[in-house]
Amino acid sequence: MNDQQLKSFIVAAEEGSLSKAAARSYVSVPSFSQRIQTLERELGFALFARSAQGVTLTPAGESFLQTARTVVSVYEDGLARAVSLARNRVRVGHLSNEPFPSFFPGLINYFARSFPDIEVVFRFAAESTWVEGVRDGLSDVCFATPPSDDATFENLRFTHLFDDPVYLCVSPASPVADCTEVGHGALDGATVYIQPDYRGLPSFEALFALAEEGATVVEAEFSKELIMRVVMEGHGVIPLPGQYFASCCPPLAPVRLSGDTIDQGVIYRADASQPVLDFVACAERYFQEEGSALLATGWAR
Amino acid sequence: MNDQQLKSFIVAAEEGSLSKAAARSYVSVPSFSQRIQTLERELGFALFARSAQGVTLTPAGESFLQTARTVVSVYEDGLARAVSLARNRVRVGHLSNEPFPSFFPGLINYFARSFPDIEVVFRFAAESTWVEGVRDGLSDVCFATPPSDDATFENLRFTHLFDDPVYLCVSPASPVADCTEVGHGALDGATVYIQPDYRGLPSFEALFALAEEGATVVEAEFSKELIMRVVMEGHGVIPLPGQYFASCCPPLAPVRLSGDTIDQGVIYRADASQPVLDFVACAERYFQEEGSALLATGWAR
DNA sequence: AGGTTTTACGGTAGTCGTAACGATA
DNA sequence: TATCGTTACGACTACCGTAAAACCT
Repeated sequence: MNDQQLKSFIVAAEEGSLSKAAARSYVSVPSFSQRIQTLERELGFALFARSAQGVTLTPAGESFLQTARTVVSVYEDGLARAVSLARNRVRVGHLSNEPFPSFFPGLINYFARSFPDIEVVFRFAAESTWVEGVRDGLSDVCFATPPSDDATFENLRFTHLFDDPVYLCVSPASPVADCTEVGHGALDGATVYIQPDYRGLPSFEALFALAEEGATVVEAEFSKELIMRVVMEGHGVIPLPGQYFASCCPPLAPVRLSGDTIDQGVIYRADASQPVLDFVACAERYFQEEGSALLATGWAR
Repeated sequence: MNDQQLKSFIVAAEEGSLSKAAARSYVSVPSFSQRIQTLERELGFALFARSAQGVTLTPAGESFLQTARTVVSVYEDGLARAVSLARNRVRVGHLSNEPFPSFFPGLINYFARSFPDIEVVFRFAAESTWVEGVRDGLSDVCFATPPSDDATFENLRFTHLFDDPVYLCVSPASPVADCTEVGHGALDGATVYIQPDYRGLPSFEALFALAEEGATVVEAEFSKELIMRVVMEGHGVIPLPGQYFASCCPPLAPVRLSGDTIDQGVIYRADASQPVLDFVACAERYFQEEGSALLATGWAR
């Protein structure tokens, strides 16, 4: 068994054809056929039934396909983890469909100055939450609010970095657009779009409760399109943590929503490597030194 | 990556020495060294730090060792599962430290006559319960009582085979040794050894409750040594399902404990292959046709 | 005829074992 | 000096690509 055989087998099973799989793998058809034959000989049973239309999995092949997929993914994840250990690498996990928090560039620069030999890599992926990627060893750290449930937080640590104020995404035509700070009362009668993930955050609890006071609360996924609709068409209001407000809404003036701030920090494994601990400590220092200055001058702009 | 490299790496890590690992793998030292070097070159980082005393894992190597172990075990388990599918094989799981139920030989013969092309393989292993081996795909079927918790029984099926009477293992010197059947009252004041696994079985609930009526109830692992002590030294009584009584206690006369019988059957995966379903159906038929005869003539002997 | 998989064959690259070498206690 | 890991080299095996064959629709 080797990884080439397993990957070839997976591709062949997906394509249902050795010639198509060979083309996708950039090798000649006979060589590809030989790989499968060698694998079958080593395993001791046929993976495919051949025909002039292509190949179809045997029952045993179907079972072994699951195994091959698991082996390949375990191997590749483990390899990435080991490489990041060997190379003094910190893998920062981030969801591919969300914007970059506005403090990323400054923090990365600060860290690079302090630890020039440690490499920072961003890992964009589609886990349902960043925390899962860290828990499963796919990333080393992620930026998040402290987790509410203890189950997924097993063997993970949270370090507080800063308290993030909440800003409102509103149309420039809105009467509150010129205010620098408003209270919850300003949202009476408005339509408020809230990211479902924010349920459970103390500073958003009051917002979800607005529904009982005349406001229309809509749970909607965070997206550029939604923000543009709100801004351009004046449909409603989107409350956002300051870090996201800055990267999402550059043309808008920041309207601070008074009330609680959001506890923002980093999540990492309890058995994290030294570079990861260095990264966390450095991030903590960065926000202690410059965080308040960033907040005061309005990093939300 | 190939399995030979991974296994070599695991052996080297276990031995802490390339020469010892090479000897254990029956290859020359240079070849073995080359395998590790090739693997390290492919991975892109060093697995070991070398010295004149041997080799020690680097941090990255330590991380990759876990990956290698997982990959090898996933691969080998998956291979066994696929092979059993390809070869019309039914793998019967059985704990290596427990005796064979007395009906095994008869059932296997019956099945072999009905399905001569299906191979039956016994898998002896040390899962904490047989059910886990079936759930994880390491075995296809196991003989057991119906599971009490639904959590581990997800995607598993249970088929009833027979109702097993409970027999007592007692010293021949005991006053009840000559009885063919006794009630629970005969156990007053006696020391009763019960397998902890039997907790939860309806027919054993009353036995565990005996502790409140003057009997001494000891939870003890089922073993030949325990049975011999009880038999030879007259320490107490061991209630056993009939199938185990016969294989454990050949010199003893069966003393039937009146009361409930034990629901015995087979456990197998909901997505079991045809040979496994054949095996289950055949076992069901076997006990319908011959089970009552076995019971009547005292298979406990 | 156009698609599929397979066999045949020469060249390249990898793997093994023996022998010799370098490093360390 | 004894033990450990590495390098050097010849023999063997495995893999790849080209060319040609066998097969089905």
